[in-house]
Amino acid sequence: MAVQRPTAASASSERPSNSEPDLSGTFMIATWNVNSLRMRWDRLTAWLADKRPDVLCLQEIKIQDADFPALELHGVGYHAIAHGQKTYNGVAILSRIEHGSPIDVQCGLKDGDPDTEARLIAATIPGLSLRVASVYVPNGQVVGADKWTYKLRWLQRFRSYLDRELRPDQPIALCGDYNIAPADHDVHDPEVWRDTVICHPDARAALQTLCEFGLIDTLRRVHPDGRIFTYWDYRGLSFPKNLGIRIDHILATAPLGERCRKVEVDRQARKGEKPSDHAPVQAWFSRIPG
DNA sequence: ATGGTTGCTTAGCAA
Repeated sequence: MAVQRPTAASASSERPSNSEPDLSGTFMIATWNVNSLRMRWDRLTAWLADKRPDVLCLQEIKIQDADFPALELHGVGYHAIAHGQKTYNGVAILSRIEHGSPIDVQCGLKDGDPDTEARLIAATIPGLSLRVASVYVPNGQVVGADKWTYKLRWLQRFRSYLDRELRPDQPIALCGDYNIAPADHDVHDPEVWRDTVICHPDARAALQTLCEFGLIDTLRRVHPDGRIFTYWDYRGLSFPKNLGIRIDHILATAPLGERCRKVEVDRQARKGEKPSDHAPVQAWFSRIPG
């Protein structure tokens, strides 16, 4: 019996688009909604050791600042800053120690409205000449609810924040859980998700307005036609059935986005015991001179 | 069949 061996033709049909890009001289930014830092601590540290991201943005850390394990993260090679609260929400930015201590740290939207929910932290990473934000956009629960109104309002406020605090001609990465699937091919079944808080035209328009600041959806740029997901509900075997949606995004201004070489979702991190319901998104960029 | 899972907090909410 002849053993079927992969040929050059069959190998290329597995990967039709192109060969692996050369990632030498790049740095990697990742974003991961961990759904509780405490519950995900062992997974997180294993992932950091394995992937060694230069920057990692976390969401839903669900931990107060006083309890945030900055020392422990420093022990595994990362500076870490957090904007947290008890029980809900909470965001953080980790950066490799070699890139220097994050500076110009900003928490919240800084627009005078009461900032009762910890959903935004931003900082500059000196060694990468880069500003980074970790973002957790409100889910909105159900269209028409108070939380839905709050989601749309929060997105408006975030756009104002960009206009006020950032410049599209500077290299910036806005990473996080946006709770919005930009297009129908970002959900497993558009009919199931139609007019939900994830896909509603008003939510998509708000994301579009954000991007009109001058932002590139890095994954969609690298994978124009993919059905690539970042979140699968814990219920109903959604992950093994791949009933997912793409709501976690690495958005980049042009000076950064044009340097993007590769983007992928680490589905491995969604497997096994006690995963987050989100998988990490990773993006590689050519180093920025200076 | 009007469910289902997880986390935080302990009965109900949020996702």
